[in-house]
Amino acid sequence: MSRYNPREAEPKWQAAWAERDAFRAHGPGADSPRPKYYVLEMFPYPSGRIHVGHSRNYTMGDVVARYKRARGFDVLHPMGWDAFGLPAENAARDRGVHPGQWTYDNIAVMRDQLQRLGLALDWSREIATCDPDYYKHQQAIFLKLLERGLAYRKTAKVNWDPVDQTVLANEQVIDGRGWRSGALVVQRELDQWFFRITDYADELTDAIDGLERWPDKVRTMQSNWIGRSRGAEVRFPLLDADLAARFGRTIDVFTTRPDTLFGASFLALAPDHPIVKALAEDDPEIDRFCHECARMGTSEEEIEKAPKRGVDLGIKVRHPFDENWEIPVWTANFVLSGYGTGAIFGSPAGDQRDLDFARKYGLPVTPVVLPPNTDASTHTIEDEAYTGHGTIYNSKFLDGLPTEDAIERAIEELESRELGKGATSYRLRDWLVSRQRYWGCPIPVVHCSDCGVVPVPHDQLPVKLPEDVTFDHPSNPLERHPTWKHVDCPECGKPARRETDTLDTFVCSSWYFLRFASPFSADKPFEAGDVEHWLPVDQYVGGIEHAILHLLYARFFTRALNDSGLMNMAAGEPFAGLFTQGMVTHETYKSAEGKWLSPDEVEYRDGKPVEIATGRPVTVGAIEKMSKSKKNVVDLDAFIESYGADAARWFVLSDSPPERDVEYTDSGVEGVWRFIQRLWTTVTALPETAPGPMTEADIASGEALDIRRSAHKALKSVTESIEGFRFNSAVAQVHDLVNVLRKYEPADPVGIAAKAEALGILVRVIAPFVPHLAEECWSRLGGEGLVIDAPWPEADPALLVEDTVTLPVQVNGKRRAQIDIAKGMPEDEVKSVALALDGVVRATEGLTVRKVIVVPDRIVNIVAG
RNA sequence: GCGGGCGUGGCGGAAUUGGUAGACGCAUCAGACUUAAAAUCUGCCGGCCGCAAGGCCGUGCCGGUUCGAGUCCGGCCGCCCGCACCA
Repeated sequence: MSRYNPREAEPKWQAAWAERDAFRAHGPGADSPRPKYYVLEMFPYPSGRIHVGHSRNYTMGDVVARYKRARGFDVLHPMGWDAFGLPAENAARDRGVHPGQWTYDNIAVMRDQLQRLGLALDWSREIATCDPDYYKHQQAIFLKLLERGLAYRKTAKVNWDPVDQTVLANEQVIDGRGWRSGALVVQRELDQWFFRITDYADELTDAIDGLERWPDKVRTMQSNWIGRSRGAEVRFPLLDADLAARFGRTIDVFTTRPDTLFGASFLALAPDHPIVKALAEDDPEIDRFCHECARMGTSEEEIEKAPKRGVDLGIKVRHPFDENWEIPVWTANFVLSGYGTGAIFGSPAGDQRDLDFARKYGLPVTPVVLPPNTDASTHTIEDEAYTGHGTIYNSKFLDGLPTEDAIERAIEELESRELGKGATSYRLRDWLVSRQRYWGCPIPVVHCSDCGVVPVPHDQLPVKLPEDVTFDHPSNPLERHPTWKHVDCPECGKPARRETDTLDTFVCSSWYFLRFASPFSADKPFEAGDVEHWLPVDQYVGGIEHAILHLLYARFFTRALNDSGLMNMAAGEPFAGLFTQGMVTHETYKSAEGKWLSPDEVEYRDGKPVEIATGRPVTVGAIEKMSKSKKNVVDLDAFIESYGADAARWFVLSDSPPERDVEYTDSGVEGVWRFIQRLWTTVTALPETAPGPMTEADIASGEALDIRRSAHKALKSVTESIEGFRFNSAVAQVHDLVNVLRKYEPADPVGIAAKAEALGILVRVIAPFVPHLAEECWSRLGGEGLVIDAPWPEADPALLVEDTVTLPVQVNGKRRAQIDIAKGMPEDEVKSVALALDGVVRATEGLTVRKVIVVPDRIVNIVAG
């Protein structure tokens, strides 16, 4: 019996698909009227080689692409390279190879690997973001945003990564450390470029509700990240006329609880608030305090442990609702300059931090919110603030109002006195996009001492990166380049300085999905008609690690480009459906010397892991996601060489639900190999003279009918599983069908025809998962053309319904018997049959039957007591 | 602290509107074929009692709703993820 040989079959079918240009997307203006479907996996960073872990993401997208194609859609399934980034510069430094060379070499290797995986990609649309043909459009987009005021330059306190020698966006700082280097980030005042993402904070929040095909988790994370909170801005008039003259008439404060204004006992300003800074110049105590705060770390732990501290600034403000009420102003270490106005009013009874602070410094504590079902005469605040809602008291005109109403009433009063207004505050900051790195998209402006910031004229784009750069120093090679930055001002012609910052690589990935829809446009980033046709992406597949950064930036970009007139994308949202897939994990190994070992350096001898090269024992570590740093990767080429691409595809989809991690094990892979061979044997067991698989078998009864039923039922459930992104269930259902078919050995023509039909269904159903094996089987079965061109089969409804059904019979909720009945048997009849069953008689002995519940064709429950 | 998710055999997991808990796969064990091994095939496989028929228990814990709960409700416990002195 012949075995299925993927090494022969896979290249053969890949060549057949390529020859037909089978996966080219057609798009607007095509003759075919097929509806569009855009499926996209987050494009890879070309870091070296693809391992089995990476392949899961692409395989999931490919299943969707091939399935939708079989369903008659015009599918756009492109691939490209997120090719700018710091690792290329590190490689340049460590190995003396140019970042561009390193990147393009990696791309060549990885493209080849993806092609061997048999992905149904339209390679004619391939893009690399480091290609001047890509980044020139990005520069044009930048200039458009600059023109619209959505890109701007300002001096700001920014996150500086001392290892990577560059600034980072807030989103790229995790627990006070740089997301790539892991170095503690320091704050620096620098002149930097920003995108005005905060202009869209409201829209980006509101639209989250409409993202119905996104995971709830991601939606929540985005919403929390933007962090919209509604409340009021309150202006506290400064009492000292001198101070008012210096700092403005009022100190402004943001609060979500203006209803608690009558509980105010102090104001607290951030240590780097302008007023505090000014006062610190004359007051050594304030100055010392500010310096201490600046030194304090930003890590979670330090913040948690740091006690509330502050210094009385010695100035006073007036309460907005009471001419005679003076409130002291402090500076405090728990007030953040970056949020709201950098100042708060302390309402100790309703906020734990304010309470801790007030208790420490002996400031008054007046409860103003009465919790529900509490007596005003006995309610007191000791060491625990009441932060909930309730009824307002001790608050003059707000007394008796529920807190929600009091918030509105207080805002009205503030507005009528012109001492405040309703306001919204956000956690989100503007996106810092400039990086002091070489391998990125140059920001296309020139700094002229006379004309200021001057955009590079369109006909001079792209501003190309210079080739002759060195990486012998950690600072920006563009800055150090002897000539590159020296240019004449495009406006006045005088000597000027080219901008040496490049754009954050997340800018490249904020619009690549638009370029995929229109990759052939030479003069424009994209043709509006193309993106309006293809977008939104119907199904986006990627890792959860991009839940905030990339997805938020892309949502912002789509809106900014819409508003800039470059397109008019009705949906507004770039990604209609999002799926965040789990990782492939693997055991980790460490040698006797404590070095990480890759799985192919380790083997088990007598059940004990040893290092093959030395024979010494190996320590097995945690099961973690495959990553280069831990070396627990299985190279895709090596895997394909041994088991084939289909085995890799089938494996990464088996067992675990797609959104969860799946563990790579050798035995699991062996299981996949067995399955592939069994499937092949099942197909080849059918006589070659059997009628083609498209033949409708004319069968009404017996085993042959059961076979047809099994096939049509499996077809229905696999289809539903694919639609619902439950690939592991689809795999199990296919296993089931194969188990049924391989045991069925028909002798007569009717049975053979039924099996042929069932196999024909099976092969078309597995085609999105294991496309090469499916082609080989299709060909063996005598199917017409290629299986990729065969339409998705339709389940025959008549074969999905059984004429008999097995009914479990319960007594008091416990299963005691079962009966086979004709479907749709009248309830009375079911009842009497059920009551006569042996098991039921035994279980009801000595009891009175009180009630019989019959759920038609599902279950019988007899209540007895 | 706030927000989101999860908890089912030795393991990964299935059970989508409440209706036979454990599909499918992996591992282990037993058997067939073989001189032997590999490969392949067959079978058992949640726990306890029983020769068997069968019975009892069982989806993190406690309680509730229901004829019936892995699924719904309330309260705990544990784990994972995100955010965090955010006013």
